[in-house]
Amino acid sequence: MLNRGRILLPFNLLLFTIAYFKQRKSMVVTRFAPSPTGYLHIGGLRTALFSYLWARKNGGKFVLRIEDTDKARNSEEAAQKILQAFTWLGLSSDEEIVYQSQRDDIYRKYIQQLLDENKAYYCYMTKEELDALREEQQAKKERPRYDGRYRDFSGTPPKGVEPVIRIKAPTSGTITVHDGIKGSIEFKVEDMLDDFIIARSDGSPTYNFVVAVDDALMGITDVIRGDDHLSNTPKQIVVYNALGFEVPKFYHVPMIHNAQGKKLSKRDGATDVMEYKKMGYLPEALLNFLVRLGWSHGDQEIFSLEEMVSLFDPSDINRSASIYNVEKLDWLNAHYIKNSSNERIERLLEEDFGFILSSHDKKEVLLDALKERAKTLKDIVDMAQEILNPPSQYDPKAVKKAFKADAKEILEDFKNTLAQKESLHLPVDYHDVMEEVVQKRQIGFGKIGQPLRVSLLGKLGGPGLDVVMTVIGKEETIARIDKALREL
RNA sequence: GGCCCCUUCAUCUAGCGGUUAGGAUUCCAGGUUUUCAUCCUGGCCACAGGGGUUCGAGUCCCCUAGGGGUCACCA
Repeated sequence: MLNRGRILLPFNLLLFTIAYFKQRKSMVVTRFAPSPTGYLHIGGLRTALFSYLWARKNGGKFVLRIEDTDKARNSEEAAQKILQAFTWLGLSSDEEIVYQSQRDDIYRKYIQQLLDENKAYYCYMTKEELDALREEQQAKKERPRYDGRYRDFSGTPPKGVEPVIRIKAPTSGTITVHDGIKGSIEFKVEDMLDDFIIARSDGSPTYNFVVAVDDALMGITDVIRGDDHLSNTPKQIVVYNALGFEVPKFYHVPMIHNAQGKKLSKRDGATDVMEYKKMGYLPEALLNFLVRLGWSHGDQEIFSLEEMVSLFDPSDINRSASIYNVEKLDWLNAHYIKNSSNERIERLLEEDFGFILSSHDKKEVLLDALKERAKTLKDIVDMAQEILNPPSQYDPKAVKKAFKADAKEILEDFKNTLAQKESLHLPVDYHDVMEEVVQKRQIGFGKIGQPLRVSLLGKLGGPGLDVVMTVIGKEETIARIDKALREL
């Protein structure tokens, strides 16, 4: 035994080491990097979901980074709102959330490094001069670009100008973005790049610089983001190269468009993810809806989170933009509501809508019936209220249709029959009463159903009357019939 | 305008040289239901246009058209 143990130990260690390096090599780290200028919107959530799924599928990590460097536009409140949305959807960061506003020292250090290595330089051109240059170039129909006048400047800098810092970008050739969705895209340096600013005159670093630095330092291997960033990518590659960082894989996912075919914006109704919670959508419905926008797996429409994780691959993402259309979301939401437990629905109704059902002894009957017919949780609340509260008014059209000549007589009969019954507990018990009256009078079910429906609910349509009566009980049923008999 | 990306039913999409171009949502019809909804069955509806390549093209190439994105000391 001892001998075997001694031989096995190094062998195990070897296996372990191999497994470790194998895992390291294929370790996938993705990120979602919102700027907290408002709420989390649908498009952002989708790229976040894609990133999350890809990391999970590979046993890697998904990290959140808050890009809050623009102090004027960012707010702590907005950051919190975004985090709340993630919590609601059950997506979480695998590591501590990174706030760019707290990483100033890091950016300064790398800017200094580029300065020291002569890969970046101070530029003393004023904003006014820059604007003038731009206008001049545009007048000549040239592409506006910095002319590189301070690139190799060694004279005395002009007085009173706080310089910006520019990076020395390549002046010729091409930069190729290897995109996992769109394929390889070549950008010609001459019509894409100039020595762009990496630090403003107040010393603060700019977006394309910090993104590259952060992604590199956070060990991001796969950048999945909206394709509106595609033309930023060459710039970021310049930064990666200058700093000697390894360039990650990029996946630029097409935008989500509105019905007009334009980029989705606040004006397009509900783009705030948390609005969907307020409207009564289930997180899994929203996630399922979004994962199928631009991505598919054969003919499958319904995906649990586990299935998404195991089936998702960013290379299966479509190359074209998709139009945002909520019809399918309603269908999915209805599906997930139907398949949710009553306990969960009850809890959500209370938490999200303040609608408390816990004390109602027939809540199971009610929820069973309403789950079948609701598109949203809000629907359930509305329908439940229509049942629980006596009708405040009777729909005239329904009255006209339902209250034909003998309606009152039939209702009276039904009421009296019902009054004599004991131990009515289930819908079937009430159904039997209706059946009895129908048999006795030799009439169709509609003859009694229609006027009864109007009496109980004030309108036509709605759940089965046996269910309604079970929920409100015998006394209330009789009371509502009496009221209808009096008023109609 | 320069650069880049995109283009299959109304919408989301399958398709990876040979299919009656499939599924889903919506819509319509029928069935189920006392009613409405659900559910079931069926139906309508698409390869942007034009050239090539090929025995054969939604699939490959080119052009045109249309749409979108991006061009800051914003992110």
